[in-house]
Order: sequence, then structure tokens, then C-alpha cells
Amino acid sequence: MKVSREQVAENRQRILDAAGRLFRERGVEGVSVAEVMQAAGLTHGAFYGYFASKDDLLAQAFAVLDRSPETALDVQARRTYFDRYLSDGHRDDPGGGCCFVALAQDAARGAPPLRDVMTQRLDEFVTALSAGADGADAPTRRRNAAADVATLVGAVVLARLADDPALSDEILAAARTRLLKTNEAA
Amino acid sequence: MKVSREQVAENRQRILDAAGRLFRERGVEGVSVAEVMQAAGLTHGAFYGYFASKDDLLAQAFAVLDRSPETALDVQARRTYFDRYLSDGHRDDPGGGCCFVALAQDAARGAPPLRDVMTQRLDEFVTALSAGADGADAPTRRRNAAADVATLVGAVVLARLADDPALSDEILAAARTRLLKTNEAA
DNA sequence: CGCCAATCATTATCATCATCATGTTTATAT
DNA sequence: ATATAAACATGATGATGATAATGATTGGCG
Repeated sequence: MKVSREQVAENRQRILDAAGRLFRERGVEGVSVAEVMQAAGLTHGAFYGYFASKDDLLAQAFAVLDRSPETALDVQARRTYFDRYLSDGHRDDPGGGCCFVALAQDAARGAPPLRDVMTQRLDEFVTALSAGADGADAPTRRRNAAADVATLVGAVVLARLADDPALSDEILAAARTRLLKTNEAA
Repeated sequence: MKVSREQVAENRQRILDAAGRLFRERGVEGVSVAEVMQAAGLTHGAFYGYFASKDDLLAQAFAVLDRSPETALDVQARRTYFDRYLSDGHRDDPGGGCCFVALAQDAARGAPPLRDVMTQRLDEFVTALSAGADGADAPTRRRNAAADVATLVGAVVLARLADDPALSDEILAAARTRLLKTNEAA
């Protein structure tokens, strides 16, 4: 059964969305192509009409997804962004959250396509956070942004790891405090 | 062929060492039981005489391994520790490096045994870093230590992800600067 | 309106793996 | 010295999964 042009576009998007969510939830090796296709409402046989391989799907799924801010953040917006990133809501929703928190390790060991895409996104993330930061010269602002990104990602990674809710909350709270402090000191 | 008691102990240790290194290098799903056993100089059939399952091996392999400091660090030792943790040498040696950098995401999604063990180790890591920190009261010191751990782990995770050496180095350097600064300000 | 190629479902293939069963060797306790 | 059981190698077993082949359906162009 063939399908209309719009149906094809919609199917493709559904595959990408399902893949993005599932891979973040369960990791690259934890999700089969068949599962992605089922979540997208198709059978796995249709997959290779859309993508050349699982690696291809991976790279394309995360070429779009983003959680970094799009525009320069003023001090208040930055604070809000940090709070949301370091919230228990973000910690408890890997499938809808930042791709670095969910997949950095998988991508670091994985095939070049995904790694390239995520490296690009990482650079954009740092750039986005350094834009609009107050204080000092551009290199300093960028350095601060890079450190902020490391703290953000590290905190949520560890908060997701921690079995013990108290420790998990503690790490998120500590990162919030740290980022507020280094952010207010111009 | 049976084997002497000491040989058994040595074999067991070799399996644990090989497992620790391989899992950190290639991830939990990226390593087969057979590979671990081959690296340990045995055949895979012998495995289940030592461990109940792959999960069991995982938990036991990381119950011992550690990269957190054992004793309280003075200001100078802390600086040295940070520098080493954030070095390119650590970034480029996942198999010999910190288990959180290599396996936090795998463990967060994985079976309880490994997650429990790593949560315990994470708490010890924070505790170790907060001991001997100067400044303020104990809760503040602990909060600082938790933020430091997040920055350390996040920085090396992202530095390993980044395909682009310049970006990778930049992140490590930014984290070093950040930790030095927050550490000197008592 | 009718052909054609695109889209999808079904099913096959081939590899990898975790785990287990079996048999052989040999350390060690008696 | 001998019996016993531990430790290991070899070789299933059964599941899963990535990818490919085949065939049926039907949009959309001519």
C-alpha cells in the first residue's frame, strides 16, 4: 500500500520523534529498530525506505532536537533556564530532556555521524549560553558558559544515576546554588 | 582441569579487572561476557562458575574500583586532584578512568545492583571532596563538593563526546578555571 | 483512466549473545 | 594413594536484532 506525500512526511517525522524519545530513554543499544517503528505506528520492514541504517537514523534524529536556548538570555532568563534544566522534572523525563544528559556517553563511543552532530550541538549550546552573559570580555564569558554547561550536564547525569532520592536532589540543588552564585558575580 | 586455590583467586581478579576496563571503554552493552573472559585469559564457559550473571559481574567489578580521593585533601592536593581529573590523559583513557564518566548513563538505565553500587560510590565521592575543604560550615562544604563533582564529571563526559579537539580542550580548561576559582574563594 | 513506481507488510537471513549442559582434568582432603 | 568435587573447555540452546528480499497495495503522473 502506497501512501500520500503528506503521509510520508508525517511518517518520517513520527519515526524521528519516536526515535529521539526512545533513544534518550533507553540508550542507543537499548532500543531496536523494530521498536522505533512500532512506536511510530509502522512495521520494521518499512524502516529502510526512510533511513540507510540505525546509525543514520540516530544522526538524523538528533540533528534537530535541542534543548539549548535559542536567543540570548538576560540575567533573569538565564536563571529560569538553569532552574528548569536542574529541576526534578527534567531529571525524571529523559525521553523529553537534553540529549547530552541522555546520550553523551553512547555518542562518545558510537559511530561518527551521531558524534559529529552532537559535537556541533554542544558548541551551539556553549555559544548560546555565553551570548548575553554579563561581565568581562568575550573569551571569559565563553569560558564561563563552557563551565556552566559542564555543571548542568554533569548534575543531571549524576542525579539520574543516584538511586537515593536525597542524594539525587542534593546534587541538583548544589548545582543550582553554584550556578546562581557564579552568575551573579559579574 | 581444576586449578589451585591461588590460581582461582588470581583468575577472579583478572576477570574483574578486565571487566572494569572493558565496560568503561565500550559500555555495558558493548562488551560480551566472552570478550571479558578472553581478556582475562579464560573461555567464556568458565564465567558462570565465578558470577551468577553479567549484571552480577558488573556490580562486583565496580564495587571496588574508585577514582575518588581516599583521604581529606588540603587546598594544594585538591588543586592537583582537579587538574588530573580534568586532564587530557584522563579524557583519553576511559578504561582506566572514573567510572561515573564512563558509565553513569548506562548505570542509570541498568539493573539495580550496579546502580546501587554506583550510588554508594557517588556519595563517597562527594563526602571525600567535602572533607578538608576550607570555608564555612559543613553543609556549605558538602554543597560545594557536590557541585564540584557535577562539574568534574560533566566536563570529562562532554570532552569525550566532542569530536573537535579545540572544543574538547576548551571544556576541560573552562572546568579547571571554574573549580580553581570557586575553590580559592573561601 | 491506466500504468508505474513508491510505500509498506511479511517473512527470511545471518550474526551476536547470554546462559546452560556435558565431559575432562586435577587439586586437595582423607 | 584414591576418591571427590571444583574448575575449566567445548559446544549447545534459544532469544534478539539488524538488514534484506519479496510481494501486495495504491498515490499520482501522463
